[in-house]
Amino acid sequence: MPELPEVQTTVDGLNKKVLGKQIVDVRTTYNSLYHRGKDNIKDPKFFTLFRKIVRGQKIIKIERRAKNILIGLSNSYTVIVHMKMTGYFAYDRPLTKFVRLDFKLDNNKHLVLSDMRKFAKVTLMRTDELEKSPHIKALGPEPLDKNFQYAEFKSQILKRPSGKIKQVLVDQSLIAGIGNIYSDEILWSSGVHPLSRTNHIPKKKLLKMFTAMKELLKQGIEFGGDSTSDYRNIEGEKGNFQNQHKAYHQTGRVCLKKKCDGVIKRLVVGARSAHFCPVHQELFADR
DNA sequence: TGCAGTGTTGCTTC
DNA sequence: CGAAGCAACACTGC
Repeated sequence: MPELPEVQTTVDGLNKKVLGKQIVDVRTTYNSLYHRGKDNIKDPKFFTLFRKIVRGQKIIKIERRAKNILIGLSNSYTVIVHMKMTGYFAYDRPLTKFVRLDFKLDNNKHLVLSDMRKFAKVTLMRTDELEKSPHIKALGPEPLDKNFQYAEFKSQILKRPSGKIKQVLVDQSLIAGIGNIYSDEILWSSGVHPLSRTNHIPKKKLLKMFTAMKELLKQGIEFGGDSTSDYRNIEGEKGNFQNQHKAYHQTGRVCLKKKCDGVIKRLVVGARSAHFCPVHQELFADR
């Protein structure tokens, strides 16, 4: 699942390989996946327009916002790609049956989007209207931003005072870029039970969560992302963060925390699974 | 073999 | 307003 570190790894790779290249042509095998930027409607005819606008343009900027990849074009349009569950970009790699979108570049190489489950979303916006885009404007602050410090973390978290911390951490409107994997790891590392209510979590623990969040997201990037599922970097290689998991997908394993003899359990919280150690991850809530 | 599990986001409903 | 449930989708694993 591409979360912040996986998307960042992709963006770093794209900046190395395709920045400055011209898009000579674009093809797709998606049927009706393209969404108009503004009204967010599935529109099979959108690809015709997409191709017309994208063809012949130079890639002048590539950046990340939350889990979105923003590809800035020389004609002041920006392609917004959300890879969702199973999407990843591949540059100059053999075609597979899951390639849904194919950019041919002026060096005769191809940049493609592989997306097994077809959840990925591709949108086009005028670059000067990006911030107004519904995909972008509802997003919370970037957790790795230097200006994002503890006070803001705390105030964002406490916007959901009775919320379960597991769900609050993955809420993109509060903090952008954290998903199921990194939220499980943040809670394991800081010793907080996923069902804890945010307003019951003591300051000391909140501070630990803040530090763990910064550290684990940076680690994710250092390890080249997480390839528990389909994620690959643009050269087709797996990341390594999946080998660092202490909680995520570790159900039944003995807890790796020193002197802790807990066994990792799995719980469904807000329609997704939370993995945690019932011994050292403290529950802060009423009752 | 068949069907539950996998999870991100946005839409609908309450 | 927020919380919860579901759809979108296709493959894996039991």
